[in-house]
Amino acid sequence: MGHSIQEVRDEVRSLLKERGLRATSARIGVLEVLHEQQRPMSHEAVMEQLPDGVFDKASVWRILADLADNGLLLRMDLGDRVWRYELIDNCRPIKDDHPHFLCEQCNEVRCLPPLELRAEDGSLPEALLGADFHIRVTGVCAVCRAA
Amino acid sequence: MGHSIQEVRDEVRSLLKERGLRATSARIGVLEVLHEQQRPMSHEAVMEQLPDGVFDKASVWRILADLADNGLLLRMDLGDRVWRYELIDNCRPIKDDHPHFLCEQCNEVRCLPPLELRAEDGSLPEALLGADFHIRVTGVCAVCRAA
DNA sequence: CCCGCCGTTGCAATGTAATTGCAACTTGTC
DNA sequence: GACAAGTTGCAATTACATTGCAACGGCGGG
Repeated sequence: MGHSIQEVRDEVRSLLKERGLRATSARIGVLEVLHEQQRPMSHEAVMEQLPDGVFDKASVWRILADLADNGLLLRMDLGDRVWRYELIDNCRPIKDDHPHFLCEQCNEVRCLPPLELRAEDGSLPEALLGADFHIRVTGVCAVCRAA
Repeated sequence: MGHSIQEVRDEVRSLLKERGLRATSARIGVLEVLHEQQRPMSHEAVMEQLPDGVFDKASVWRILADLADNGLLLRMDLGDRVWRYELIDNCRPIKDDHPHFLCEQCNEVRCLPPLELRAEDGSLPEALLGADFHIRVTGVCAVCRAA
């Protein structure tokens, strides 16, 4: 946002160092893209933002998976069988683990504020009592519905 | 449930006929399995319940997709990138389109009652206003969490 | 500043779930 | 019972992703 490229680069380097991961150009590139775009991105979307022909497809997949395993990224399947990755940093409106809404028509992902689930009688469904769960929402967004 | 095999077979035949689909042995087999098990099933799970080596893998995939396209089955991706299919019939506790809970540890799917989403202030999030959406829940069920 | 260890990468092969083309075969109908 | 059209079985293909392995390059020590 108000950050210079150099500031972002340094921030990203220290994030990697914290977890004992090497600051390679590929990892820095991926993290810069995710920082810039501020949204959950698919592998394909990340590749499109990276300079052409510089980084290997498989390596970027490995990078995304590794960074997610190390807690730098959230990895999610929003229901269209494509992994999406979201950077956890301090520059976004919703900081915590939060639900997402995927429009099946335009494929846009929108972040949702923390949400609660209630059955019609206001209670939590039995199957979820004592469970550790998170919510995903899919459908058709208002814009696509109007069109 | 209280239905004889013959009753189920006839019910399933008429369901197919209603939509102008032929009552082939493969389709009847698949529908019988789904009727019997009363839960969303993956292609793999359906195959396991069918007699060995009788039906082709690809055909069963086509059957499941076709039946879903014709409104006999619901098709869903619960977040583990595997299609699951659920028979819409009158023999189940929750009849309408309803959300599901997938435990990522034991892979059990549980049907949930109709649910509402609320933000902390009790409202519906902005991104969902005017949208047509449905909810999916994933996580770790109480049983797996205790273990 | 250069060296070397070992974490990472690039490439190609492999995997998994699903889809598709096409000839052969059933099903429902006349 | 025969015929037309819907279905199936098989094999090839796709899309997304993962993995094996040799080569490469960060980064801490000297």
